[in-house]
Amino acid sequence: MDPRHLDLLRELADRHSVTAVAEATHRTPSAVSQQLRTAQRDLGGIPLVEPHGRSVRLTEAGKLLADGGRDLARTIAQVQARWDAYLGSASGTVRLAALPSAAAVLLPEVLSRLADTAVSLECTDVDIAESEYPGMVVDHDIVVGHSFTGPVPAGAEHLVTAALLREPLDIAMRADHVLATKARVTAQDLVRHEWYGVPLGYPFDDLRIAVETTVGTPVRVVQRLRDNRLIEALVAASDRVAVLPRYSTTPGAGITLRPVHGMDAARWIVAILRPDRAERLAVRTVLEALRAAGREVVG
Amino acid sequence: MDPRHLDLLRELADRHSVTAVAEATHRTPSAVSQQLRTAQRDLGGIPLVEPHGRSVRLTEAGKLLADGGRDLARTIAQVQARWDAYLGSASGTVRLAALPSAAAVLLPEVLSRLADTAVSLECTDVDIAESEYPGMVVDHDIVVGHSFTGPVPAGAEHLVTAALLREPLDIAMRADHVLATKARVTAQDLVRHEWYGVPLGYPFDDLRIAVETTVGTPVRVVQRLRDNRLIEALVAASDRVAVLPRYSTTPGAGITLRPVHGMDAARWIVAILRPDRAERLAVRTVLEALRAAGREVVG
DNA sequence: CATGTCCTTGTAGGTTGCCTTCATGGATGC
DNA sequence: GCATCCATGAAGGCAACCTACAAGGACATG
Repeated sequence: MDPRHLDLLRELADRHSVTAVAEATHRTPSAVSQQLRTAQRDLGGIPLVEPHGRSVRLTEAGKLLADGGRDLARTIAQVQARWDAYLGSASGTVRLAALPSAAAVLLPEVLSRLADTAVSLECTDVDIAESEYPGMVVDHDIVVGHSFTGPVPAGAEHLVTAALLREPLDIAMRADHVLATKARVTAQDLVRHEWYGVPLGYPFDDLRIAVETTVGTPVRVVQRLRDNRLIEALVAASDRVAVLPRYSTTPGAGITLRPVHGMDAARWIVAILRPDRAERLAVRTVLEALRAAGREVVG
Repeated sequence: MDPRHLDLLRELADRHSVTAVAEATHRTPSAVSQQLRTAQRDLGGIPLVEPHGRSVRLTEAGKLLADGGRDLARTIAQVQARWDAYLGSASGTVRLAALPSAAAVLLPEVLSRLADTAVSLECTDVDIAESEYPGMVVDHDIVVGHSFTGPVPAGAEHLVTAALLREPLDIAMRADHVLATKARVTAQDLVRHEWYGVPLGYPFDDLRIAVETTVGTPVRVVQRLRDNRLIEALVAASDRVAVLPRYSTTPGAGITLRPVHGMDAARWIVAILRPDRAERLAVRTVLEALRAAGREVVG
């Protein structure tokens, strides 16, 4: 029961291919393949992987040992955490992947909070679908994304999750827009104006659908775009409105945000982590900074 | 945080010397010393061991990591246990160290129960003081000893313990001894006869002291011997009495046992195990056989 | 106080295990 | 059917680990 073998199977369970494991561990596929063979031999010759298409997949036996590899990774991470605590300071590099709009809100505060620690943050911005976030934890210590269903995104059941921020979705308009005089706009107001929307199926679009359902009339979506900064610029230069998240939208750039009366649309900015990675003191430090930054934004 | 380094420190915490670790792991002391050095380097140069007499001992930092090594060993043992369960059968060798008198009572039943399993039992008989039993778990999976203070022997606080049997201490006498006609003997009866005792300080001697305290008269101890078989033989060939454990004493060899009225002296036959070793399916199988054998003896 | 023993540690050198390179073969998609 | 992707195998290099040997410090014993 060699820890290295368990770790190899854990990686293979996460990455689904010998080549991917090889890249992640800075080895050649051949080396990984050989290690797999010796692992199989040492463990009594029970097949641990089986061909699947042109790749491989774990057998039941392999999955069982991969689970053991997860336990092992977690235990080692706990020891590491106690060791870091003993040394008195969190240290090391934390790899963070974050949704750009969430990062824009949280990261400045996070970085200033980490400035006087030995933790170095290696940040990547990723713009992918909600369902893909759990897959990102394989290569990053913390993944910050958004969830429209609740504080725990889909597919993160076996992961550690932390809700950082609940960000309401508002209606953005030009600062001198006719609706800007009201504290909150109604669904009725909104069907009278043209919209900049997002592609069909994007979560922001749910608010448009809710407005249409309430009024019974479709709204006029003149463009379907993805980038919020672009939408801001267009909104600022027209009479059209758009759905934009409250805290991520640049204030004072000719844009005004107004909540929709009677609607409680919001997105959750959440962090998700692998259980073993969540044990590391440096990771917990960054996570705490993210939480604090979230509180700062709301308060 | 290399598992090998943690394991090394765990061994060192258990065995207290580089040489002992080297013997246990089939290496030379030089190899162990070098591994220690690289472990120290990899972990940031914090001293993990310090000279102590002509040996070494762990620093606080070293102890912390050794504890981590224990956690690690336990996690790996849990994985091994699940693996064994998946394969459907406990297998492997279990190293058992047992007090001879306890082994004589339990082992026949244990071996017959294990006969149709793939578990092989490697048994050693050891005759040492109660306080030394916990030290034996370093080299054996299960240590069976006795405890006179209760079902958990001293020094076994961080170990897994299992009470197998509570064995009353009786008075042994020739089968046609004058006291053999009574169902139980009294302290008064006993001071009238000569005794074969055990060396001063041995636990069996507590019963003699209790008898003397009750009556107020010292008993006449004519010999102080250790081996129960020898005492049996002498008792069978004389009018003298001796303290012997109830189940460990050969029945029908011209010897009769009688309890002492009003006294509840007994020894506990207990098994003690290291937490990580206790996870192994084969070990648990043997432990269960020991428990069953204990119940068999009482029932 | 000298001597012997026990333990650790360092150096030099050998061996083993792991990895890379290169080549082969199967599965998939165009 | 061809190109591509992926896994696997054989051969060889290299580094890590270990053994052998020697030296030095601590303790017990005469």
